[in-house]
Amino acid sequence: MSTQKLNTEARREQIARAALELFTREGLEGFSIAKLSASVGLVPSAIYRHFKGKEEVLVASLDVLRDKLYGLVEAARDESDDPVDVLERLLRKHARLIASGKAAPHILLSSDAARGHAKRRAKLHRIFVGYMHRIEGIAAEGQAMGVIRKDVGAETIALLFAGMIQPAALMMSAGEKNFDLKSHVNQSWKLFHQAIRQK
Amino acid sequence: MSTQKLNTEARREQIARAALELFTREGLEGFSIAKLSASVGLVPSAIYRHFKGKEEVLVASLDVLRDKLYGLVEAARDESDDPVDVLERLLRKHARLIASGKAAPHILLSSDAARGHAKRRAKLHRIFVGYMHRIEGIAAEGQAMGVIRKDVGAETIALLFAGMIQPAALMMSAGEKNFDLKSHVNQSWKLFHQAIRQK
DNA sequence: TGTACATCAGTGAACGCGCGTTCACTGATGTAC
DNA sequence: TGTACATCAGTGAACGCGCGTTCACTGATGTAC
Repeated sequence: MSTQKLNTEARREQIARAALELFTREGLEGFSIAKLSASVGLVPSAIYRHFKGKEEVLVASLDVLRDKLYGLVEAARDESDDPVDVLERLLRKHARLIASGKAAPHILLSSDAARGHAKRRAKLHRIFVGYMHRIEGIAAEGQAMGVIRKDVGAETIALLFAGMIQPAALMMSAGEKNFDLKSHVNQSWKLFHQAIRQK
Repeated sequence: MSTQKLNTEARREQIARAALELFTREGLEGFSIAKLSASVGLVPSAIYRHFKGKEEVLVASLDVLRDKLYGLVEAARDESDDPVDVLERLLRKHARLIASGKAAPHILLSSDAARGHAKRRAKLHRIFVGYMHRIEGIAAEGQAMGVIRKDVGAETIALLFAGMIQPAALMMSAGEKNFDLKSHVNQSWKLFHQAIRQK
């Protein structure tokens, strides 16, 4: 194997991204240093040049996930001033990310991400809560502006928003071949939109 | 360890139930023959008196899950003739089962259940689809009776129904101490109900 | 009812395997002169 | 610009460990007489 050398900063980044992809695809159970190193064209022991161990790789992959995830929210907010519109854009960005298979935010909501070492769990929890707060924030703005109903908590709206995506994400990852993600998103949004709008 | 002997039929049942509980609590990653056997007061090798191997235990635990899950639907249907009411009852039964921690149907929707041997995957898939079809069936009845709106597919309604529960189930299993499941269910149902009802 | 025997659930030692990790090494890359 | 050297990313053999699984055994349970 004639692998080109990279400085450790670039490798760390590359490995963390590959780790997220592997974790997304195979879950915690199927995640191994052997598979990870192979996916970046290295030998298993080479990983230890850049990380202390498996756990540190997993933690680093969460940073990548966080950036992608919060990046979606920021991008959606940049594109519109109407909170309802922002939510719709965020939903569609989510769907696109899931479809790409590179990093499915739904692993945040999946139970196998919630187990494991305390530090990683805590980090994951922070990311999840931070994400939920951002959605809550959008919802609360909508309520303040009078475009989203006020008789249901912003937290509930955020959870239901997450709930729109997660079963769909599972259908995709379960390899449901004839599942039409796009049409599911369209219909879910229609339902969700009418459920939350101020009448 | 002075373990009382049981006939293999009774043990199989006991082991399968314990397996589901263990799987629900620890996921596929944390599921081991050692932990399983300990939870029923046996030595690891004793499991092999009743099952060919780990895989067969997992498959058997899915039978238990299926029975519990479909049992909820039947119970809900028995209690009411109004489809909307049936859905609400089903949601609350779900929540209760999740809260019990004995068998969380949400593992069906969790990604680590979706990986593994082909036969188990296929079985899980059948259970999931069967469950979704049952919910779809209830929704379709409601549409036919004119109590649920007809301009959104019954399949979408079923997925959104699942989406009400799953993020909540994660909050519970992530050990979100001050998460109020009951109030989440109440608020989610209010939203969902108003979203689907025929106006 | 009591004894002799067959059955079979449970035991514990032993195995092979895959995995995460360590470590002495190699040899390419970049720097000092 | 060219040579000598230090650095450090990548290698491959070896390890210890936990896990799923096997197997010869033990001894309690239930049955035949």
